[in-house]
Amino acid sequence: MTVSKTAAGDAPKPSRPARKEPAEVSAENVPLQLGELSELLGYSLKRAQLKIFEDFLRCVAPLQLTPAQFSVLLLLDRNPGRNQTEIASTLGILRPNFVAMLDGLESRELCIRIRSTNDRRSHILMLTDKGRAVLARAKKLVATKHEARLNELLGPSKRAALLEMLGKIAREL
Amino acid sequence: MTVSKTAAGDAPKPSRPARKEPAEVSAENVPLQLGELSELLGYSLKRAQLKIFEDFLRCVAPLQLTPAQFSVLLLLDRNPGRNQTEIASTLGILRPNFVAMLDGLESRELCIRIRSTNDRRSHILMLTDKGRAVLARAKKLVATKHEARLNELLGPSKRAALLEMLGKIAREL
DNA sequence: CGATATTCGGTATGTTGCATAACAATTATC
DNA sequence: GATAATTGTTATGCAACATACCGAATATCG
Repeated sequence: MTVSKTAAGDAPKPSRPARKEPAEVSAENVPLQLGELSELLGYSLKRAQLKIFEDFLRCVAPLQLTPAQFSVLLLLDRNPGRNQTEIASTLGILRPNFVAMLDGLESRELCIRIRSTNDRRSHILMLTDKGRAVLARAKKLVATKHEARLNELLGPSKRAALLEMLGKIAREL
Repeated sequence: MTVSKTAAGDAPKPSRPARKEPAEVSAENVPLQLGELSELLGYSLKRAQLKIFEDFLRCVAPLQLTPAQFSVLLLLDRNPGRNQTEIASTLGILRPNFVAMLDGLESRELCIRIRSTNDRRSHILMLTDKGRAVLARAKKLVATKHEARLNELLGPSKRAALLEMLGKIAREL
């Protein structure tokens, strides 16, 4: 059987003149053939990435954090005393685009910019207490909801294998 | 050992007045710690996806095709006689955004819109001969350059496993 | 030392991808 | 035949991403 949606109420098609196409019965619900598309790594990669970001946003919604913001908080926590250029470049964010992002985080009092005394051009970035608290809660949500779901979907060993391959691609391609 | 980059030429730091920080020797080239970031699937996924799209664009540059355009051509080839809504929705493209995309492809004479006779609202999409030729050349470039590189990086079996996991995430998450 | 080049954060700006509302034409529904 | 739904389209807004440029501060080198 092909038709599964459109539910009950099937038109029984008792006696029809069939003006043009007899296959018109189920409204041509034939799904498209992906063809070579399902063999394209980039295609699956993009679609999977969108799904995962979507799920991330859902799981961490109570804290109003995007994946990018979460990654910044994580990096600030692990690397205190760094400036904007260092944080941005490690995340692949261009400095100009990082400004507005920091403005957002700083206006929510999750982090602060401190003018460095060694080099008065640069701003040292620091998590605030509130930032650390939000990060802790976010970590918990990500672990128990987001990553847990992926673990359940793939299994721990496959998930690890996936992570390793993605890292390899990101690093060595 | 932690430090592995920065290679040879280690400054032995013999006798330095060390005006401020003795660690200033190698210009503080200490790379940032990714921390939990490297365990975040979404993070690696995004970065890998960017790299792969980048490589795709490079490999198929002579034909001036983006991944999205390539996927449209592939889909049109496999599914002749479909309209814009069907093609767009299978690719996860919203109809309004699909218009400009088709304008681009049609202006390059890679495909054409044909007013359907059954339903004069919809446009049937068809590849032109030029479109089929470009698609054939693109397929070859993708196979011999892009996917070949990934095969060489991951190995065929791991590549297949990766593709399967990504598909599962895209479908079931 | 001082002139030049470089780096830092920041602004301005443009492009692209992605999402929603609305519309005319056409078709389906009742 | 009146109403609702669908198709392609336009307009529009937002977010991500990229480049050029600026002033301030620092580094480099003659």
